[in-house]
Amino acid sequence: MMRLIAHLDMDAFYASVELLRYPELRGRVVVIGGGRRHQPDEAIDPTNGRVTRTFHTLHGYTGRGVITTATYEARALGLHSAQGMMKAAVLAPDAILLPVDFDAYRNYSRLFKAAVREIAPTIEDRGIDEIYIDLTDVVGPEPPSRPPWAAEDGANGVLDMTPKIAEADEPSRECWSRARDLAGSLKDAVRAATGLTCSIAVAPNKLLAKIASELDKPDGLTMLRASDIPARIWPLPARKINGIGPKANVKLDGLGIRTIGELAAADPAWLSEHFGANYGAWLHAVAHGRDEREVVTHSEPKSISRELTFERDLHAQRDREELSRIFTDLCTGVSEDLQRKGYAGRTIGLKLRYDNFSTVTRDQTIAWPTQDAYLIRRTAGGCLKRVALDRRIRLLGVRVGGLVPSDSMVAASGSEAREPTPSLFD
DNA sequence: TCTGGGGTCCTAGGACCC
DNA sequence: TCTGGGGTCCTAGGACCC
Repeated sequence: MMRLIAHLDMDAFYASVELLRYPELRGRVVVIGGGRRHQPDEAIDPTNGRVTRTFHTLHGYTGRGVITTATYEARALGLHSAQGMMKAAVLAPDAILLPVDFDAYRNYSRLFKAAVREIAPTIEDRGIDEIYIDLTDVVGPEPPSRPPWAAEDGANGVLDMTPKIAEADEPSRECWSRARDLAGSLKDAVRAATGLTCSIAVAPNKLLAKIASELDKPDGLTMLRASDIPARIWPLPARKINGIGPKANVKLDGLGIRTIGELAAADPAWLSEHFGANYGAWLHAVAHGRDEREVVTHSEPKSISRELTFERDLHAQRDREELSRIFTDLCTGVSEDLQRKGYAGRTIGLKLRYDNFSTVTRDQTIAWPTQDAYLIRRTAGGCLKRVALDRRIRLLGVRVGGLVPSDSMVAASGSEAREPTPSLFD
């Protein structure tokens, strides 16, 4: 069944929201990230009553923050998301640094999604700044189709009976043109609702739409047919495929495969030998642009977690009190998140990252789902007793999985006596 | 100059049950 | 009293995504 799937991606989302707030920064090198300490200083000029803002720059930044989003001007200097800000400060010390304001971004996220939903209701959330949209039903049915072989009889009147599979698989010119107009309307609606630009691609499936939405960024509109795959998709690096990450990319590179086209040409059996049957078959399929995944309009969370990277690595004994306080705060935070969102879970997990960046996890499943901070703390505390504490620690995390809606929960807690908070890290 | 925080999914072994 | 074979749950780690 032929589908028309769009991928919509907001352009440099967090940074663009900040530029709405601070229009004077438009055109400047700006990065978003780090802690809360980089709020611009505001002063009122007594002579004219105007607000002057002084922004922090990356110059002299110390800490473990990473860039969440960089403006396009910043990207041109080599700054990018997930980059450590210490490193970014070396590349661009004069870059303006703004703190992350998730509440504001969530707000704009709701606005753009609502605007899209007005036009095309079948949307799949892929985080705060992107969505998939199934346009198939919005674009409407194909015009009454002629049998593909009856399209053009030869001048001599001989009927060509060769089935034209490839063409029959493609949308008609009418549908394609309606889909393009629709994508344009979606961009207009998003801009009207938020003042922000986005990039959209329309393609036969999610995989191709996702790749294609990057082709014309920012403020792009890309239409991609299956027949465009060899010319427009195959020359791209394999890493552009959603699901080929850094590790798989290095491995592919070592095997001499750099582009999606080279991946498409690889023998599927050979791919399976190197990557396992599942991933190998998947690599082969996606390189040929095949993807049957539906646009999923509703999903339930599987886990809720909180974690914190410390400003400095902490020692299990010497920093026991601080660790214990952070640990309790994380458990309290997870508990509050569970209650606010209406979930409880049975599997309590602990995550610990050592100073050498190696990470361990421990989890324990309890008899009944909980959202209780104390029970989470006690269970995660038990997990902590099962990990080595002979190295400094840089990150601590707490997770609750196996979620069920809390209104479906049998009330089980409350009768338990509250012991004093167990002593940990000793 | 070491690398955030929130998630999902997959793999693989062992327990346990039928 | 030589060990089959599913199915499901639990646990740990890791890749990947936004």
